[in-house]
Amino acid sequence: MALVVGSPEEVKNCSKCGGTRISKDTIRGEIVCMECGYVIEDNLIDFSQEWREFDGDDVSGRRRAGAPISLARHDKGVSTELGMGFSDIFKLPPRLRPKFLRLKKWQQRISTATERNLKYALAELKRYTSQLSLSPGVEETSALIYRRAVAKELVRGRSMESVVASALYAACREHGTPRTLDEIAEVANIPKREIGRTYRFLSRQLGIRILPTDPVDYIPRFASNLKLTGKTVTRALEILSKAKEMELTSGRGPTGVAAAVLYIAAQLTGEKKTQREVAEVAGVTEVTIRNRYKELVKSLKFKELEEKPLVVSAKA
DNA sequence: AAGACGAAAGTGGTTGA
DNA sequence: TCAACAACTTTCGTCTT
Repeated sequence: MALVVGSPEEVKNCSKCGGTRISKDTIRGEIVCMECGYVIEDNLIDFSQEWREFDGDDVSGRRRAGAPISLARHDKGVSTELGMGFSDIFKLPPRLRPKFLRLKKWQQRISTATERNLKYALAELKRYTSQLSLSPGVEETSALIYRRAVAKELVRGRSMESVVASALYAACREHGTPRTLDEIAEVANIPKREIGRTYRFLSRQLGIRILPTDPVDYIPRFASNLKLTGKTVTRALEILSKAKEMELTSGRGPTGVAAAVLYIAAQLTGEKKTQREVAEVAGVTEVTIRNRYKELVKSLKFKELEEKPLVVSAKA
């Protein structure tokens, strides 16, 4: 029950006990009765200003209204249309009519050409990001990349969707919250290889840095999908950093490494997961996990064996 | 019976001539 | 443009729990 309350004075009595000692908890957004503890309202929205007014200049300078500007909107959230319908233009002096009709026509031409595309592209982007539960920041970055691609006419010869998907893929990596090509291909309904190809093309043309993805970035998400505890995650990160020191991660697929490390960590903390389960969330096969697993255990054994009982199912 | 293991053959992508 | 190559996958039979 989201509630909008402008001022706390609106609530004067507890609706449960009728008490008058009412407290507003601005951190948690609740109004609470101090006598019986009843939460009268929650989910409050703070409408107060975060600045103070001292004179007229301050007021006009600081007050603002309207939605924030966003790259993820085709018109950045700010647009004006000349003479909606016909009525407005015909209210003008007849002398000006032809001029405004001409302007309106041009506005529509420009709109149909690029903006309609952009509008559609950004709607697709919105769908992808929400389906993958990605942050608005990632959406913004994707939108920026897509706009740059359009500006450089890189979309020509490629499907718009694949460019959007690639922009998203790049943005995710930039934000350190990578999604696999498989995941993006899934929601965009485009073959994975096409997204990969477009992504490489884009990153070359736009000069986007192409650092290989770090397995670390996948760990928290995979772990949460597997319902693993923080303890296991910590353990996994330790193992991973050791693996990195020993050059066991270079040239290997980052998802496979992340999967194997999680698998091992889960064994060590007793939160057993099957290879099948881990493989599932990481989007790799059990065979790959086994291969990484073998390499890791082989090289880390002596190092880790002295602190904790490492080698897991090798007790046979 | 389910999970783990590993061999062998196949796939898509990169690299270097 | 083509061949060689590494990483990864698919498939399948065997072993372990």
